[in-house]
Amino acid sequence: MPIHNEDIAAAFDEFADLLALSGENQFRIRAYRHAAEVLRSLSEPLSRRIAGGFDPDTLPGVGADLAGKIRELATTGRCAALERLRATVPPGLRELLFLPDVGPQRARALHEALDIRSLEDLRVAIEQHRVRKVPRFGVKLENRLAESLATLAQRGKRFHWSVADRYARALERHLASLPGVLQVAIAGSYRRGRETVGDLDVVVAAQPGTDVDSALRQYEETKATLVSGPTRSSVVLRNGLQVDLRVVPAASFGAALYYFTGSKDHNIRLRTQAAALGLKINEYGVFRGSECIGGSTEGSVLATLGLPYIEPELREDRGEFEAAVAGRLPRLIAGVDLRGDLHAHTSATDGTATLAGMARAARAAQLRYLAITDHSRYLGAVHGLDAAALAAQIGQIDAFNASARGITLLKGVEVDILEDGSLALPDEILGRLDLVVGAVHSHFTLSRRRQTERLLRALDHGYLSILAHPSARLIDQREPIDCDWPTVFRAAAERPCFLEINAQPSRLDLNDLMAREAASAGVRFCIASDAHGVGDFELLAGGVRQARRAWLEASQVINTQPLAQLRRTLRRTFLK
DNA sequence: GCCGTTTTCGGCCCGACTGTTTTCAGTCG
Repeated sequence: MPIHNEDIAAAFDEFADLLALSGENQFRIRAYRHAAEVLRSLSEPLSRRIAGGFDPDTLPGVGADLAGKIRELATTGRCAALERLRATVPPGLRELLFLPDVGPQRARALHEALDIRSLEDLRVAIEQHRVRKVPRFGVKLENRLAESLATLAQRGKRFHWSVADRYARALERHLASLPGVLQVAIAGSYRRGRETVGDLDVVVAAQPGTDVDSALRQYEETKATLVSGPTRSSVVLRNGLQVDLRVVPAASFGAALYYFTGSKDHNIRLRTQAAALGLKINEYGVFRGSECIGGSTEGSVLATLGLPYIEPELREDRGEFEAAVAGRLPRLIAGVDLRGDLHAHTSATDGTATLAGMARAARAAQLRYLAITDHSRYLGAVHGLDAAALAAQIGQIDAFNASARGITLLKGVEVDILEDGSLALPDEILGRLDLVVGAVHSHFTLSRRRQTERLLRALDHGYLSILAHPSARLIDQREPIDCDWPTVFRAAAERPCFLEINAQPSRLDLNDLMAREAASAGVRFCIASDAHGVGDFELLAGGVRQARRAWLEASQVINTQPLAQLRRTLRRTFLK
């Protein structure tokens, strides 16, 4: 049973919860939580790195003690200290922390006053109205807890970025139309471009006395109010998405936007660095004593620390401060850098539009070239193309290009990578194409060794140009395939093979961490829509967001190249 | 438990809202 980084991170989170329930020093608790976050940000399995001699003590936030626990967990899957700690806390007590309004202090109070040891105990105690009698509890809190218990299933749900986006834009328009509102921005993980969004963090600059709180609570999509105040409110929308609002004066907008964009770890680093310079940063500005020396814009906040602007997608405490100090922040790719799209389907397979229709839509989306990459026959779920049907499509594309204006179609295919790593179409037909996009659509659960061999063989094929949605994960639906990614990345980097960042909202594959690791191995990428209809080219923006989170620059993405250069880039190792 | 351009010891980001209280602890972001 392999030990994943997530397993170790989860053990540290449990450590933190149990220490909190034991009344431990909060900074000791934070050390465990911080280390858990650091472990989650690693893409390569620690257990293997440790087997290769890597010392976890060199990870940020990991000292001798936690390094020892990491080693123990990575090699044995267990941690003696954690097991000892478990024995001192009732096993069900931790689940109380999953409830809103219940932290370690209240969980302990409930345990000590009423001997509550689980959510079920709590439910019974609430029914008997015993909770309201616990010191510093009361009727209102008891009612809130009853409500939370009833809706516990809702908690922790995250939304695809694209779903959150629809609600974000509508809410932004609603608030911006309010008299007295000067600026509105959606911050948080939405602004950092995370693939899923837990809630919408809204920052509003308004003239004094503007009642933004009421405007939010009376918004047509608002279902319930959680918190209400003149500068801070929280509501839940009808679809379950929580909205947290912050209202500040115009002079504080940049500081508030910075604060609410996060991430939390990034902000803690920022404020710690400010403190070292004798400055204090909060959501109202940067202060030296009582004097405000920055805060109207995000740039003014960073400038007080002598730092250049840090793009929101980088603010995860993954080295962006060190890069900023060293003047090595990347010039992140932008949507306008994309000149074409290298993965799209038509009604010849599972798309909804004709070849000409897709071309028109791509041109309208300002693309200069579009690769038509319908499925090969192997994929059972759709009517894939066999060699003859693909040959017919090649003829259609040649005819289209002969008469088209403003866009060039590239001849391609999305060919299945079979279980053994061979491709599902013969070389004769693949050799007539401008590019071959290979993808895994089956046998997702092969062992790491066999899955790795499969991808390496596909990369070695000679005609394969692009490995599409490499991990094959579907967000919240299907785990990524198990594979020795560093080896695959090295192989791709050594060949004229490129890895896709697939922009479909449920894929976004490669993800940010994997793409960043691949880039450091020398891999180059394409950002592709995998369009199945004429409206899908706008999805490319999501692929660009993911690429930005991976610190990618335009030069690392081949479909930023003009067509002639792209054709040279795609030249194969095997001549046609 | 971690960490060092004040520090190997003594710090560790900062503020709003709620409920239970009559001044503040707890939670959350």
